[in-house]
Order: sequence, then structure tokens, then C-alpha cells
Amino acid sequence: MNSLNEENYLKALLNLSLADGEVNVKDLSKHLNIKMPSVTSMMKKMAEKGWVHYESYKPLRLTEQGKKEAALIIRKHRLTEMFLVEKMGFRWDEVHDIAEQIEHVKAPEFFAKMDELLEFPKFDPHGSPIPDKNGTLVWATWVKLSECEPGDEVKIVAVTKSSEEFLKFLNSREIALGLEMTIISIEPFDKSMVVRYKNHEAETLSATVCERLLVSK
Amino acid sequence: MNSLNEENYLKALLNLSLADGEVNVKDLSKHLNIKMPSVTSMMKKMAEKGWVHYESYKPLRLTEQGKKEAALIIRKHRLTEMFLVEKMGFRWDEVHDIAEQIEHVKAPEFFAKMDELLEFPKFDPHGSPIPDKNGTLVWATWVKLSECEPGDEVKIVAVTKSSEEFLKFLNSREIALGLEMTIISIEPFDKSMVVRYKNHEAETLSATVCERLLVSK
DNA sequence: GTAAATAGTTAGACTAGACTAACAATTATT
DNA sequence: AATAATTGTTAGTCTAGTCTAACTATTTAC
Ligand SMILES: [Mn+2]
Ligand SMILES: [Mn+2]
Ligand SMILES: [Mn+2]
Ligand SMILES: [Mn+2]
Repeated sequence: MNSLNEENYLKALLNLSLADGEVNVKDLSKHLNIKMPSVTSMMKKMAEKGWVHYESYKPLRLTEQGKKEAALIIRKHRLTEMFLVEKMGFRWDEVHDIAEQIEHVKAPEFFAKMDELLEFPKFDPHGSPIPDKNGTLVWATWVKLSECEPGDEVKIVAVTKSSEEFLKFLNSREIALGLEMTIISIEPFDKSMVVRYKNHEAETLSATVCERLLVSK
Repeated sequence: MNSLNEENYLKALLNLSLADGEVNVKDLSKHLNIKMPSVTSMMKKMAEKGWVHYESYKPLRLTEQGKKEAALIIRKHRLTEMFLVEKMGFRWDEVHDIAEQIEHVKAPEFFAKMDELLEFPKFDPHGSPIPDKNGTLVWATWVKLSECEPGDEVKIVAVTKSSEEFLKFLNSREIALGLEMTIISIEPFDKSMVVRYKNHEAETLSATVCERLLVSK
């Protein structure tokens, strides 16, 4: 049985390894708010368990087993977020911290029931994909808003690095999943975008914001 | 912030102290499946925190503070059980172990929302009272079925010591909360009861069972 | 290519919470 | 009252998981 701490390390490892599958001790340490020596010793333990490939001074990599374990926790997290929003009436900016705790509940029936009541959702309230029961996680091939061109008509499909403050900012601008917008112009010097949607004729979005919005064209 | 372990001790203390408010180290140890020396040392720690009165070789007693903390956890447990049954479609014999985990979630909004969606229930699916937000717990003045007489017409209002096996036994006999039954006779030598209800003309219930069913007349 | 900066590891200490073995107090039995 | 059984405590050990201080390897800068 995996401990709560091990589960948090697994999740962090998967979240940080989306690019090339490699994770630095430093980044993991920062992400978990745990000092580097503690991280090193946990990595040795998790290597014993067959969840990470660990070699001194080399970057960390999850094993296939480790990826699967991690994805199954993320599955519980995202199903919970979806349940909280769809069945309990929470807003998308309220659910992360609650799900952060409930994801550690050991009761397959509980998550199976959520899944069923939600009719087997594929995405969470922030547009992130929900891994399937086997721990298979497919990231859809969305593109960042920041990579689009003036004139493009796009639809918001997901939000990355969705902190509570960021989600509240989006709420305040009436930006939500499914929203369609047109890119009017891009400011060359700071890469901010001016966009049009609904009754917002010319809203300016900073590069930071555009980096975190995923869209389909 | 109270740790998960402390919370389990608190709950056990309250559950075991319903009679005179006193709890033995032995009983607590057995209930929690933790050896006596570990219990003693935790009691010293909890005495420091102001949750129990502890004196060497004397029975344990919760302080007012301790009772309140304990009741608030039991509140979360019972609200959760009710939510699982009423809003998620679990049976009453399936919910205890799940609630046992969710009761430790630190997110007042989450339990407040359950409470609201359930329209502020006063009892859990087993008929046990749900403590209020201030940690006040009132046990209704129900009477045990075992204390009733032949000829009495009673209604089942709660189930105590409701293990999964016991609840499944009740399911198999179609006994549920709200059921009305008439006591036909009591076998003098083993105190078993013969009762009539619904289409059950003469069902025999052992003394063990009758001890655990609470009724109103 | 050496020096400085950064990243990672080792060693050793600490806390929470468990355990066993040995001992002490209390309660029950004769 | 003396003895036996039961209950509770003390002392010391262990594991998981964290930390700081000191050291080492790797990377970056000149
Ligand atoms: Mn989340
Ligand atoms: Mn999410
Ligand atoms: Mn219960
Ligand atoms: Mn209950």
C-alpha cells in the first residue's frame, strides 16, 4: 500500500516530467516544498519499489510502473474535481485543494461510482484529460493561445498551471472552457494579445495568460 | 492542526465513553488495535493539548474541548455516510469504511456543501444522530429492542455497533430503518425474540441482534 | 582550462508514532 | 491478609519522513 507521501512524490514526478520525462531533484524539491536531501532519500526508496530510475547525479525518470501509479492518482484527483463541480455545485476555482486530499482515499468503489454518476468523463473542469482505469494518460494535441496568430478564431479547451488566482482572473474576464474568441492583434514588445469574444470587444491578455490557455482552432 | 492519528484517538475515546464518560487504556488499545504503551504515550500528548484528563492509573476522560473536537469529526463521518447513501446511491452497509477516510479531509466548505445538499440531516443512514456545527451531540432516547415486551409494537429507528456483516444480515431479513414490527414472544432461556413484520410472519432474532436494534414504541 | 556557481549527496539529528520487554500498581480470588 | 491476575507504565528500539551542515560532482563563465 502506497503512503500518502509516496503518492505526492509520484504525482509531482509525473506533473514535472511532461516534456522529456526527466525531472531534476531541484525542481521536485521546489515543487513539493521539501529539501533536496529528503527528496534524494525518498527517490532511493522509490527506486527500490520500482517506481523511479535513480542514478546518482542523473535526472530522475519514472518507470512504467511509476507512471501508471501516478496516473491512477491523477485520475482520482481529476474525477473528484469533476464530481465537485458537476454534482456538488462548486466552481472550478474551488475544487483543487479538496481533490488534493480526496485523491488519497483508498476505495475503488467510491471513484468508480463518481465515474459512473458523471457518465465516464474524459476531461476535468480545467480541460485536463482524465487518465483511464489502466493509468493511460493521453494529452490532447491542443495548442497554446500564445502560439496563435492575429485573425485566428479559437476555442478555449483547457487551462494549464491553473492556480486559484489564475482561475479567478479568468472568471473576472468571463473566460471559461468552450469560449470562442478572435485574435485581433499581438503587441510585439511584450507579446500581449488583444482579443474579442462575447461582449468583450477588445480585451488585452498578457503573455503569461496566453501561455496558460490551450485552444483549438 | 490535528493529525489523522490524533483524530482517530479522539473518535475512539468518544465512542467508548458513552456510558459514564470513562475509558480504560485497555479498551482503547483494543478498539484502535494499538498496543497499550503506545496508547499511554499518546494520552500524555493529548493531555498536553488539553483534550483528555490523564492521571496515571486512572481512567481516561475527554475534556470539554476534546469532546467537541471528537464530535466534529463524527459529524464529518456521519454527514459523509449520509451523502454516500442519499446522493451517490451506496447501500448503508457500504459506506462506513469510505467515510472513515473522508472524515479526515480538512475542507469545511466541502462538508458544509454536503450538509446543504442533504438539507441539514439530523441522523445518519444507521439512525445515529449527526452532531451540529458546534460539536453538540444529543443521543435520542431510544430503547433497545431487547428491552421490549411481547405484544409491543415498535419501529426501528437506529442500529448500534453496525458492522458490515450485521447490516448485511439485516438486509437479508429485510430489516431497515423505519420498519415497524410486533413482538410475538421472547424465548426465556436465550432471550431470543420472535417478531412479525411485513410479510415475515415469525422471524427469530437472537439476543445479540436485539441488543443492537434501537426502537421507538 | 581553471574558477565559480549550481545541483546533488552523505552524515547525523529530530519528531511522530508505533513496538517489545520488563516492571509497578490495582483489582480479584482465595 | 496473601497471592494471583489484570491493567497500566517505563525504558529502550524501530521506521517513515523530515531537517541542517558539510562535502562532492557537474555545469557555466571567463
Ligand atoms: Mn487539480
Ligand atoms: Mn484540474
Ligand atoms: Mn460509520
Ligand atoms: Mn453510521
